[in-house]
Amino acid sequence: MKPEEEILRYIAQFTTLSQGEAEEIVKTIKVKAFKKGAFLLKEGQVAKLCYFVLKGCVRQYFLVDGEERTTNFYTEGQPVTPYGGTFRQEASKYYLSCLEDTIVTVGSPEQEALFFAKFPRLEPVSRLAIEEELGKSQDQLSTFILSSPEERYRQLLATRPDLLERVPQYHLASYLGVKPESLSRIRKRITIKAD
Amino acid sequence: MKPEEEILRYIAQFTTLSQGEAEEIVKTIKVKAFKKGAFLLKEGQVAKLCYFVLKGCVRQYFLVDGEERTTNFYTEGQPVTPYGGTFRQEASKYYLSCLEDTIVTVGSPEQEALFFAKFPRLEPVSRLAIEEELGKSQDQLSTFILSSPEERYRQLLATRPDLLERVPQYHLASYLGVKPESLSRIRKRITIKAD
DNA sequence: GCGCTTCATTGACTTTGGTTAATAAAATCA
DNA sequence: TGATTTTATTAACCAAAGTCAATGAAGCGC
Repeated sequence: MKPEEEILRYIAQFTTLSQGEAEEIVKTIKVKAFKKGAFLLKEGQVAKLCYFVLKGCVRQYFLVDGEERTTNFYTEGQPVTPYGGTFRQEASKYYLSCLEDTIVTVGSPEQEALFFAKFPRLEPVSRLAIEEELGKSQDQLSTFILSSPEERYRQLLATRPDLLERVPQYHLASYLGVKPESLSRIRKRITIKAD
Repeated sequence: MKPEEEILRYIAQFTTLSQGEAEEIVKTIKVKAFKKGAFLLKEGQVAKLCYFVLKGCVRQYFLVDGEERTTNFYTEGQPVTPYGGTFRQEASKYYLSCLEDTIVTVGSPEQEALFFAKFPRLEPVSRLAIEEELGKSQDQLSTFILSSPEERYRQLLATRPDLLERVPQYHLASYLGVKPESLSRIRKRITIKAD
C-alpha cells in the first residue's frame, strides 16, 4: 500500500468513495516527510495546519516546569488536530515532535475550503469524522482518568500494543501519568502476576 | 433569559446570527424537560439523539464491576454528544442521568439534516463547534491525567465551582477518579493549608 | 417532626506511586 | 568495536490514595 492510500482507508470508514473521488483525493492532498526529531509544531506557534499520519509516529506533549508531559501519540491512520487548529488562532501550548521518520498529509484551512468546494458531499462526512474523534477522545478521557496507572497500562497494552514496541518507555510513562520508575514497577508486578 | 436563548449564546461563540436566523432557530429546536433522576440514555441503548442543556445538570457515567464511574457533568450551555451519537449506531456504555430537573434541546440526525438544509451556512460552523469540543476534551485529558487528585480538585474548584454546590461529593469524587474518603481528606488538607 | 436512609467524615492499616540515588542495559556514534 | 550517552531497573524511604469499619451529619419520605 502506498502511504497516500492510508488516508483513503480512513475516509472509507465514514463513506464510500467513488473511484474518481479517490483518485482526485490522492492527487489533491499534500504529502510531507519529516525526519525523526523534527517538529510539526512548537509551543507558542499558532497551529495553522492539520495533519494526517501516513507513516511514522508523532508525539504530542507540553511543558510543565520544564518537564515534558506527553498527551498523545499519533501513528498511521490517525488525524492530528492540534487544538485551535482551524478556529481559534491561538498560540499552542503543545509540541508535535516526530519519534520516527514520519510522512504526513498537510492541510490548511484554505486547502480545506478548496477541497470541500470540489467535494461538497464530503463536508458533512468530515463532520462525522470529527464527531467520531470527539467520541474517541471522550472515551479515552473516561477510561484513562478513572483508572489506576496499572489499569491504564493494561488498557494501552490491549488497545495500542504497537506503541510499546516503538515508543521509549519513559514517554509511555509520561503518557500514562506516572514516573518511569513506576511504570517499571507496574510492568514487573504484571509479569509476576502472569505466572 | 428564556432557557431557549441559552443555545443562541452558544452558537454566538462561533458565528454571528442574523435576527431572522436566531428566531428561526429558536422556533425550530425541540425542547424537552426531564425530572430529577430521569435518564436521557441508558447503557445498551443506541444513542440516537443529541442534547444541549438549557437548564439543570446531567451526569454521564458508566459501570465497572457494578460501580458507577462518572465521566462528565453537563450543565447550562453545554452540548451533550454521546459517543456514537450520530454516526456509529452502537450500544452505548454510558448512562445519562439528570441530577436535577433538567431542560434540554433534543436533536435527531433527521432534524439535523433538515436544520442544515434550512441553514446551510451553519454546517461548517457546526464543524468548528465540534472541533472546539474535541480540543477541550483533549485539553481536559492532558490536564487531568497529568495532575494529582488534589490538583484536579483545585482545577475543578477554579473552573466549575458551581458543580461543588450542586453535585453530591461522592459523584465529584468518582469524577476526579478517587474514592469519596479521599476527596474528603483532600478537602481537609486544603482547608488546613489555607489557614 | 421523626425516623430512616443516604452521604460525609474520621481513624487504622495496606498498597501504590513519588523521590533520590545507584546500577544495569541498550542505543548511539565516532 | 569501544566509549559515551541515554534509557530501564532496582532499592530505600516518604507521601498519598485505597480499604475497611465506625461515627456524624444531612436529606427525604411519611
